[in-house]
Amino acid sequence: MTRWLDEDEQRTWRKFMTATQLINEALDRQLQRDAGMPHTYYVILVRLSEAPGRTMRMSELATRAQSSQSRLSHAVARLEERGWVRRERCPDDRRGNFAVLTDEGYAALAAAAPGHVEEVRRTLFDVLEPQQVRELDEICSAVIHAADPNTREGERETVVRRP
Amino acid sequence: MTRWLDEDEQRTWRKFMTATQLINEALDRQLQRDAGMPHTYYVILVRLSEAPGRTMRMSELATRAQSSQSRLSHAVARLEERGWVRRERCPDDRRGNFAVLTDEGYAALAAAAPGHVEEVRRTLFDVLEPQQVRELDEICSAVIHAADPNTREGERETVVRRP
DNA sequence: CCAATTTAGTTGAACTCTCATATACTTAGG
DNA sequence: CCTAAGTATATGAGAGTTCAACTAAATTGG
Repeated sequence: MTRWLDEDEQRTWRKFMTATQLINEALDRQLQRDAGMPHTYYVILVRLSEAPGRTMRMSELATRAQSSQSRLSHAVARLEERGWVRRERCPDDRRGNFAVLTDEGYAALAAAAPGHVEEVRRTLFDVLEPQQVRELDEICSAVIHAADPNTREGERETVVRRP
Repeated sequence: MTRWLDEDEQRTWRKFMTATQLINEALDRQLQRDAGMPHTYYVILVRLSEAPGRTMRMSELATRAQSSQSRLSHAVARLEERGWVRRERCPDDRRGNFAVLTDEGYAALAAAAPGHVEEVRRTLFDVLEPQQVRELDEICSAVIHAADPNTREGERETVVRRP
């Protein structure tokens, strides 16, 4: 038997989809307009910038940037064309590749970050009470844990960070 | 001065992105696998199914399905190819078009709905306490209101409904 | 009543994402 | 060892999205 949503759940669900979509679209528009990249690329650059030597294995970068390996591979190809990332062959495991954030890539990230953080604040944190932010945190933890119980907290995350 | 995120905000933000992305990916995978359509198409069909005569102006459908006009136009073109939607010229306003949900489209929606609702429950409602669902509702209201203060509640919403 | 503007909708190109497949290397088993 | 299975990544095709035109019709303001 299908467990249909009741009226209240229905409303909440629709609002949830609306709200998350509004935020995502705002982020993508802002980054595309001001930094010429989609949000997914921004996340890749952030993750790389946090890695020791600004270098990471493709597969680990995919995990950390919440990307499929295929998506990451295509994305890195584009980022390479712009000179923001470079691939390096991995000596230990000759199947492997490192992605390396170039200085230009770092500069692009540094230039993009303030506008992006501002958008994150405008769309989310500025509109919530501190208590609501804590509640949202809990809610997201529950969702993540249910969807992917094996993932350690902090491993699958998306990012804004001061470069 | 950039208002950077502090540690806690950072963590919450990353979790939020992770959680919403996990849900969206789960929904898209489920619908693609079991019903051969992306979630955006599902939403279009739901909105149409709720309209009087299963008919709506393209621009209103775009608003209600949270779609750009261009995206909707492309999507309806695809849905037409499958015979799920049909366009009708609008007599009052000869610029306008109606989108009409066909019986086949309705059947496809009815077939897809149970699996979709189940996925919505699995990924969201089943993992939250009733209190958290209420909190989430409030949070989403705040986000929507801030992003788009002109929109009446209930107008920009996304959907699961018993067909 | 007509020119200027706005509104409704479509279209094509460029881009990203997904999915399936291919390639090359590594590890395990016998 | 040597083959079978598994891992790391790349690639190409197909599909959806965005953005910037573009068409056509309606509205507005002299």
